[in-house]
Amino acid sequence: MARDLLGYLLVHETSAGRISGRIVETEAYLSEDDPACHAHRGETKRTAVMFGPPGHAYIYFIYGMYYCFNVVTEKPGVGEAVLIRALEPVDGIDIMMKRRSLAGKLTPLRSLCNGPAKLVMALDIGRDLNGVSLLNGPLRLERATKKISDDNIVVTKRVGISVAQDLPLRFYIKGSEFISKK
DNA sequence: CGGGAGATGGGCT
DNA sequence: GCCCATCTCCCGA
Repeated sequence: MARDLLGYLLVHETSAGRISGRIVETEAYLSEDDPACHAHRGETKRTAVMFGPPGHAYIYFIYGMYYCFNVVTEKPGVGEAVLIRALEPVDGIDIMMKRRSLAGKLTPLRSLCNGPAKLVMALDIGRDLNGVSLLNGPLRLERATKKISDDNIVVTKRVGISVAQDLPLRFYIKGSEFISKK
């Protein structure tokens, strides 16, 4: 699923207008043999959404001030999700600049959504959207291109974790300048 | 540009 | 108490 989500459009229809970006970087967090996954120690109040139906948003609070956005990928009872790490901005770029407090600054487009908390800020994704369906609501996934072929996907270790550091579970579109890091 | 310190609060041991 | 799927700012090159 982390591979399949590359190329999808993540869209948020807000009162300020449509904001969207093309998914260029993801990470998988697995239900088995993956101590870096929030679901690894079983279901809790925080991780309940991960154990719910697929196609829903799992949004968690991190480092005292940021949120990260995931797509739940497995059937109910299995805690698994894909972290969206970077987007290529498409619609509502002016809104994203305001949301990132970058309006009027000479910020390169590639730094607008090149990180999991940055894209959450840019798309105005709040804690209130934790658990919502991503199929038909104001926050949703849209198929924008044909599936990205494996030849055009780079696989690396995941970013910023202190356990299970060697698993090859980070994926990004080869050649994209919008990823969070090389 | 690249590296390092500091911010800041919920979750879990 | 300590950890944390991060970001911004500031420094030097």
